[in-house]
Amino acid sequence: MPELPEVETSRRGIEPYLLNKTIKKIEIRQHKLRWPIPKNLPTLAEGQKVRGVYRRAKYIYLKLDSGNIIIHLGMSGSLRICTSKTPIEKHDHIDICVSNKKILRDPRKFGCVLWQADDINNHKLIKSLGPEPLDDIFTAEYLHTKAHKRQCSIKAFIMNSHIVVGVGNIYASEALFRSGINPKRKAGNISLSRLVKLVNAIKLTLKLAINEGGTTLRDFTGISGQPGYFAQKLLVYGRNGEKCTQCNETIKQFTQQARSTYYCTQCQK
DNA sequence: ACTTCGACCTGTTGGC
DNA sequence: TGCCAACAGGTCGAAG
Repeated sequence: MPELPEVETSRRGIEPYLLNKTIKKIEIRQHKLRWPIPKNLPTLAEGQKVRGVYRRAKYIYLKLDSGNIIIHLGMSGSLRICTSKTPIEKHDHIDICVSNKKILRDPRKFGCVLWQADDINNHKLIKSLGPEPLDDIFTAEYLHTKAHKRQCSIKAFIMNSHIVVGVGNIYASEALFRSGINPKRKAGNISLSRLVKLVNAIKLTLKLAINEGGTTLRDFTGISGQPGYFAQKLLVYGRNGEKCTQCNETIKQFTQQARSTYYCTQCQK
């Protein structure tokens, strides 16, 4: 489900409820997510103050004095703020309780909740990640160097978290459309000037989506259950058979790396 | 070193 | 209306 804008929307949503608050209790109903939630997480975290609510790639982490709680929402996860009266539903796997409760809900269990005792960047899942797309170090020159002689498609390339993080299936199609690049084109076969357009398109698309509270296709919601409004502004994703907003050509869909890609054959070369 | 692909799990959708 | 296959926002890790 969530790509970077949806994760950032979730982070911004929970931050005011958790920052500088003491974790009173952690209640785990379902340990079996993508990786098991550590059995001793309550012992490690209860009684500590939340010093920061951060995001790295699609991971949210809560910085405590003795370590970090790392949360990934997987494909279908969401976080919400609840009170003690909020009914617990089927896929509400873990509560992190301060004065209110924060609940991780994750129907498909592709997400995870983990503990990292020291610097978050030492964590196995995080240390090999590429740069943040909205960071200044993510440039066309960087992409150009990384793409040298790469045979994979440009879409697979920008979705590879070792190259750049946070670009998922929706925003990959959107950014490639905005930069006029055919998703099938080989990554190593794109000029620097076109990569300049691509990098700008990735940054712009993600920023616009964050401003809209993310994209709700079927079930993404912010912490209060509200949808994101960027779905209304998608230019190609999910629009196969419809007209291109720029040239009136019909938007096409095809499968790439077992994921749906949407593009305009006229605008993207 | 790079690329592809299966696996994880549940809910929803669309075609017959 | 009902059933069942196909598909869904992620990404690791094995295999080629």
